[in-house]
Parts: sequence; structure tokens; C-alpha cells
Amino acid sequence: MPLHVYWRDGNLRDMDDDVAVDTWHYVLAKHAKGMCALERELGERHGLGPSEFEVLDRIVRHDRKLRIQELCDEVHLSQSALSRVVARLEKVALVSRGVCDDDRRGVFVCITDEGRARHAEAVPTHQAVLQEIFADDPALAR
Amino acid sequence: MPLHVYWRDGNLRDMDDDVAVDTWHYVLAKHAKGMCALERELGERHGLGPSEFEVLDRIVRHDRKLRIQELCDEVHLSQSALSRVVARLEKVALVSRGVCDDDRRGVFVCITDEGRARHAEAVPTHQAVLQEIFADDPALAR
DNA sequence: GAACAATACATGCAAGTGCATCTAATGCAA
DNA sequence: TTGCATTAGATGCACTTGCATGTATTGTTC
Repeated sequence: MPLHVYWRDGNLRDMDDDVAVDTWHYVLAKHAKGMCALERELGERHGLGPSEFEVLDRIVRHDRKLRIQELCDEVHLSQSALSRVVARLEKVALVSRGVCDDDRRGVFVCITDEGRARHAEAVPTHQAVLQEIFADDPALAR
Repeated sequence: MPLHVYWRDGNLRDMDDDVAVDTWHYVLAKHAKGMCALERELGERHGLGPSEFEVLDRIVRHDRKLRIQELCDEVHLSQSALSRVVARLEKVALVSRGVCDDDRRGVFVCITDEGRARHAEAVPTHQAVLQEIFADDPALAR
């Protein structure tokens, strides 16, 4: 995805500053605020954690069976963490798991109707939270 | 800090896309890569975790005794997590703790010589890791 | 000053994560 | 086919985190 980030200082700014470290602090701040807010809002309103939502979201966007491995490439979780997220989701019937026919080591994950509904319900919350988080970045507001 | 983020698309881009969500995915990706790399490099080379480094860094930048509470405002950790990070740092003698004289509920944290040295040693690693992480953002490279 | 709310920090506990490892299935070479 | 390295995913374990709570001190109201 051809997205590039441009830093610009509103005022005078010493360009010897370490831009990477500044950017990192920005990332840390947004990540902390965002995760905290998502955890609270998705949790209270839809009974989902950020990881659970992310996994459901990936499956919905692909709109097909996915292998654990494919998900692993897209969500920022270790293989073991992902395995457990999927286990939790299966436990509450938002996804189902099954063995791949062509490679019986593999496991595919399928979203259930209930999972699809829960995801659809949560998308606006997710979006609203993030718009709030980035609301103070004027260039992102429109 | 007057830092603003500007998204720009290299090509055609549907401006109905949800910019906040895209930015969030950028934050998630950089955070995951950055934390993973920092954990590895700071850990292997200096025996520090990202939280430990961050706390040392805050103290060094202020260059004075700090109260736990002040640190709490600056690092993205809960009060309890910070309390434990400081405890770990004290255990390995990189900081020392003491009660505030003016408010005996308060605890100030002081960096030791060894802590200062370890921090100084780790700063270049920290910086190098982050420059590597953001190296693919052309606007940040110079 | 006594009683009580508020604040600063520490700690018990449950939950999520990554690493190392385990099991099962596959691929490949002899 | 047999034997062995490789891969997919699950699981034991240690560690960190946040929430709720505990302890000690301070401030406030009567």
C-alpha cells in the first residue's frame, strides 16, 4: 500500500532532531491510547478484544476460508497467540475451525453467521474510536 | 509538540477510504515491528526491556529526581506496571528509590551511575533500531 | 483534634503474549 | 518403503500488563 508519512513541524524545528525517535514516540502514544480505548469500547459494547476484532475483520475482508498461517501474516500476533485467539473465538461460536483437506496439518478458519453479525455490529464502534483517537491530527480530519 | 502526520497516496486513492483506520494499521505495524526489534536488541545487547529503557530515558532527560507519578504521565504504562518496572530497575541497581520528604506517601526515583552508564550505552542501539524501522518511510530518511 | 475522603504507591490476581517445545502430517532422498 | 528434515498448528511456561484492592500518608470538615 503506497502510504507515506510526512512529518512537518508547525514552527521552527531543529532538523538535527532524531526524526525516527520522534515518530516512534508518536506511534507509542497513539498505540497506547488506541489500544486502551478499543479494549474498553469493543469489550463493553460487543464483548470483543482488539485481537478478536482484528481476526474477525481479516476474515470478513477476505470473505473466504483462511488458513491460520494466512492470518498470521496479517495480524501482528505470534503464531501461538493467534492460535489462542482463534480458540477463544471458536469457543464462543464466532468462528469455526476445520482441517484442510489438501494439507491435513493445516487448519482453516471460517466465520459463522453470528461472527459476521458481531463483526458488522462492531465495525462502527471500531471506526468511531479511531476517528476520535486521530481527531487531533488536523490533516486527517475532513 | 507540534508534530502533524500527513498521509499522501502515491497514486490514485479513493478519498472515501477511512483515513483513521488506515493510519491505525500503520501504527499497529510499526509498533509491532518496533517493539519486537527493541525487545530483541536492547535485551540481547544491554539487558534492558523497552519499558526499562523508556523509564531510564525519561529520568536522564529530566536529569533530576522524579516522582513515580511524574514518570507515570510520560511513559505509557499503568501505575502498577510502572511500579514494577522501577522495582526491577532498583533490583539491578540501575535506579534507587527513596521516600519524599515533603510528602511521605510519594516515592522519588533516582538514576545511579551504573544506570546512567547502561542508558548511555543503549541509546545508540535504540536509535539505530528505530531508524531501521522507519527506513522505508522515504520522507523520514535523509 | 477526630473522623473521613482523597492521594501515592505497592501487591494479589487473572489474562494475554512470546518463546520453546510437542505432535502430527508432509516432502524428499536413498 | 524407510528415514529424516520441514512445516502447521497446539500447548507448557515464564513474564508483563492492567484492574482491583491494600496500606500509609495527607487534606478537609466539623
